[in-house]
Amino acid sequence: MKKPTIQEVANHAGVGIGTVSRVINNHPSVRPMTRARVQSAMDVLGYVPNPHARRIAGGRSYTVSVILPFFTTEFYTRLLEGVESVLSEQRYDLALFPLLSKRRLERYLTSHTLAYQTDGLIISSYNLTELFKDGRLPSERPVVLVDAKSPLHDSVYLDNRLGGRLAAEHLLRFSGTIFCLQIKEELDASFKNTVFSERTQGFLEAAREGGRAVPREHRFSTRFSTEGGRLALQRFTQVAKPPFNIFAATDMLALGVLEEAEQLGLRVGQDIRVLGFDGQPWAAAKGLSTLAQPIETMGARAATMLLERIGGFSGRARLARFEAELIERASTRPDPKSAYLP
Amino acid sequence: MKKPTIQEVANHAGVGIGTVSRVINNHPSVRPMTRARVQSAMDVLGYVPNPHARRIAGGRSYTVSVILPFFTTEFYTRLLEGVESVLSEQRYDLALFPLLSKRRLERYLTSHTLAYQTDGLIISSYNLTELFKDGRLPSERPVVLVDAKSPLHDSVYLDNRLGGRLAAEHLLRFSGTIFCLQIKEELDASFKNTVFSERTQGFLEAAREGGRAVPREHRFSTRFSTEGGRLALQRFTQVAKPPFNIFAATDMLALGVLEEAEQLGLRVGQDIRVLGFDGQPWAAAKGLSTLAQPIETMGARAATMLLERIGGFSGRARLARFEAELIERASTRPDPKSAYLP
DNA sequence: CTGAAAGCGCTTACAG
DNA sequence: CTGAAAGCGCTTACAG
Repeated sequence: MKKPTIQEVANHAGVGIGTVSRVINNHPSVRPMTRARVQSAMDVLGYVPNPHARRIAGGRSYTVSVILPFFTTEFYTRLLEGVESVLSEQRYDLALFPLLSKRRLERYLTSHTLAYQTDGLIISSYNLTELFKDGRLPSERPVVLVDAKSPLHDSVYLDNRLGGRLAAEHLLRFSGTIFCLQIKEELDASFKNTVFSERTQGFLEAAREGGRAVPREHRFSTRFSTEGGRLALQRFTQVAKPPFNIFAATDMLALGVLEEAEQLGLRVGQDIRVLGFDGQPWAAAKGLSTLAQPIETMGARAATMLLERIGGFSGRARLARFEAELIERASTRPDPKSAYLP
Repeated sequence: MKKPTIQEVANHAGVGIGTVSRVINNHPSVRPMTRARVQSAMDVLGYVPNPHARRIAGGRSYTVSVILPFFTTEFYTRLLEGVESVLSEQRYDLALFPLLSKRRLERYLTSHTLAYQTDGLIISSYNLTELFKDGRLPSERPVVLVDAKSPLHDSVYLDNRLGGRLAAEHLLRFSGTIFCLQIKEELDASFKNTVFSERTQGFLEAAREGGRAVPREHRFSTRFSTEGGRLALQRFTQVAKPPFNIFAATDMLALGVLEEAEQLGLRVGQDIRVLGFDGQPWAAAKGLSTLAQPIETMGARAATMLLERIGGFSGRARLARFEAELIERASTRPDPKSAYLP
């Protein structure tokens, strides 16, 4: 009934507890035979190391905090997937802190229990410059930012502006009207996420440069939701005639456009072309073209950088920049019969 | 630089470490004077107990897991607020596990580190009967369900059907057409959340009984989003003339209705009446009438029940039922000049 | 490569 | 009411 301890494993394997510890932690200097004996003892007893004991003996928490908006997007799920993949490899745990307000963030950071519990932080989608006057976290622990940049902390981010430009480059090859579907800015600057506006800025910029500037009435702003995409397409059909070429700042909006297109009887790929952003897993099944972000990779990179800091690395702040990649699918397949500029 | 330990506090206060421990844990048998001395020593040194040491010495994690959907609603924020309020009082921590898939739930529950790390679970919005064949969690730890019921586990829930009936009772007093705005069911049954459909069922039921059955074309289903409410009102204006009396299964949808009403120039309270559900904090500022859930209280109750179980209580599964309360605001204020049935 | 031992910072009976 | 001591289950030098 009671959980077996390292001592029992040691007895069972006929070794000292130090050796068992080495096996658990993959220490190189253990003879293969000894390792095997210990391993089998652990299996037989169903031994699982007690993380709390490890934490006080080791003098650290072996835990990393991840602070992110409490916001439904697959972005965060995938990011965590990436983070966890490298963390678990290093026997590190992850403590999640979804945020809803700045007040709550401050509570997290000053909370003493928390201060004790984690060795470092990954902060996603928050701009520290806006959150704290000096752009520095009130904490001595190492920090890595994701989807945000800071001269003081390691940062992992996607070049969203470039992504937007790539989107324009792709859509501009089609004839018809160009539309831009963007995410409405939040009012609270502390929580303003600029990734979406960077995408649309890049897009609008490149469209203009390409001689197909997008007028105000061909833009639509909405909150993050599928229904926002539906509303947008309704509006677009009121101000122009097909073919429509729509860039959506995120796949979710693009999905709404596709849904509404079906509702309205518009033929995707001919009457209407839709290009999303994010490269969500479900986009493939929907035939949605999209600018894919390597989200899992970005998460893994963030975790790696943080672990390096925790391990003692103290070089200056590093910037890890990633690029979105265009994935062409049915929603923007060139129509052989229509004008297509290669 | 280094964090002070209980030993240093004891030295500073001129007492034994046992006494310091008693003070930290609010043990009654400490003389007030001693307690004060220890307290001031802790303050001076900036002492914060090391939770990991406590965990191995105490033989438990002093942590509770909360498993919930990774879904943006203030419901969960408020629920956690309630949970945390009682947890922190008992010096318990909270570990958050937002779920996106069943696979992930299983990983959580079988993960050995997790098994070690928490003393009990609060599971919100998941029906265990659907998740596990025998309706029982594959775990020996105590479990409390929120927004779900089970004959095997303590459950905390709101009577949503009753709430829907109260909504109908309120709206039926107005003349005009009755509409029902509901949340689309998810396809994956494991993650089906029935709270919204219970609300609309109660509503439709009571409307029918009141002689004002709501036909299909006066209902609208959408995903959870403000824009869904906008789409709905657009639809409603196509099939009927004001005054509209709209029940929205959740405040967020009601907000979209209000936004679109303004867009369309409909006068709230006269041309259109809107009644939400949830009682979100921002509803007051919007003048939105709503059926308020005592969410924080429900969270606190769940935490209390769980702590009782962790403390050894082993009576049979308990059911804590809550009721929604109608809050009348401008969005359904009776118009003195129009027909109002009291 | 491996074992015995010290130590991590607490809680908890056990005496007094 | 309070102190000294054992013990929680690990990690980590330190010898060998």
